Amino acid sequence: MAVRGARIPEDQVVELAEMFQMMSDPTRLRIILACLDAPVSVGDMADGLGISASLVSHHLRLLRAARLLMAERRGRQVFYVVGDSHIRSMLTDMLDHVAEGEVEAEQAPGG
Amino acid sequence: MAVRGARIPEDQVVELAEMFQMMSDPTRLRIILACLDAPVSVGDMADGLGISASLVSHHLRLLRAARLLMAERRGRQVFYVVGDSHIRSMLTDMLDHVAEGEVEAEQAPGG
DNA sequence: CGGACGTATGAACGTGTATTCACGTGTACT
DNA sequence: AGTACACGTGAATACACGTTCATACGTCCG
Repeated sequence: MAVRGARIPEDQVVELAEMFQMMSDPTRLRIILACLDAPVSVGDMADGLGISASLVSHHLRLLRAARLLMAERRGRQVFYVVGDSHIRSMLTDMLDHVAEGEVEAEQAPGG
Repeated sequence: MAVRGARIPEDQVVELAEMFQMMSDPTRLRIILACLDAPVSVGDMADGLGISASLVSHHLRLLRAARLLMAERRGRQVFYVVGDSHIRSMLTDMLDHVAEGEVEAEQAPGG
C-alpha cells in the first residue's frame, strides 16, 4: 500500500472535503462542539456562543444538510445533537490534538 | 459537564477550524492524501492529480504553513509528506468513514 | 383568534479563496 | 557559462462563503 491517495475515488474525496468544510468555520465548529454530547436548543447555542439565533440557524441548516447534526423538536424549541459517532470521536481526538499544543512528533520508542 | 463545546478555549477552536479548512478543499485534500504514506514530488502530484504544478505549489505553501506537510529536497525535486501522525490516522479513519457510505445511522422508520 | 416566543428563510453585502497566467529562483548537466 | 528542468511566487479574476437585516413560519398561552 504505497501511495494511498492516488487510489481513492474522487467522489469520496469530495464528500470528505465537504465534511471538513463544515468544520472549517470557527462559528460552525463551535456549534458542532456545543451539541457534541447532548442536545442543545438553538436559543441556548446563540446565547452561549454570543451570536444571533439567525446565524446559528443558518449554520444549523448546513449542518443538517451534511448529516452532521440531527434535529429534535420539543415544543416550540428545537434541539440539535451530533448524530454521527465517527464525527464525535474524531472531534474528540482532534481536540486532544490541539490541546496538546505544538508537541512535536511523538515517535513510538522501541518500535 | 454537559455541553462540552462551551468549555473549549476559542483559540483551540480557531486552530482546529484552520486545520479543517486546509482539508476542506478537494484539490488540497487530494494533495494531502497523495503524500499520506510516502513522500511525493511536486511534479508527480501535479501529473497524478491532473492539475498544474503551479496550483500544487500554491496549495503546498498553505499546507506547509499549517504544518500539515513537510518538505524534503532531493536534488532538483522537492518531496512532500504528511508530517503529523494524528492527521494521518484521522484521515485514514475518515476515509474509512466515507468508504462505508451511508449504510450507517439508518434511523428512518420502515426504511 | 390574537399575541408572544422561538426558529427558519431569503436577499444583500463584504471578505476570503481557488485558480490561472506570467515570471522569477535555484539546481543539474553539458 | 549556458541551457533545460523543477519548483516557487506574484498579480488578477471569478466564485463562494459568512454575516446581518428584515421577515415569515410554527407553536404555546389566554
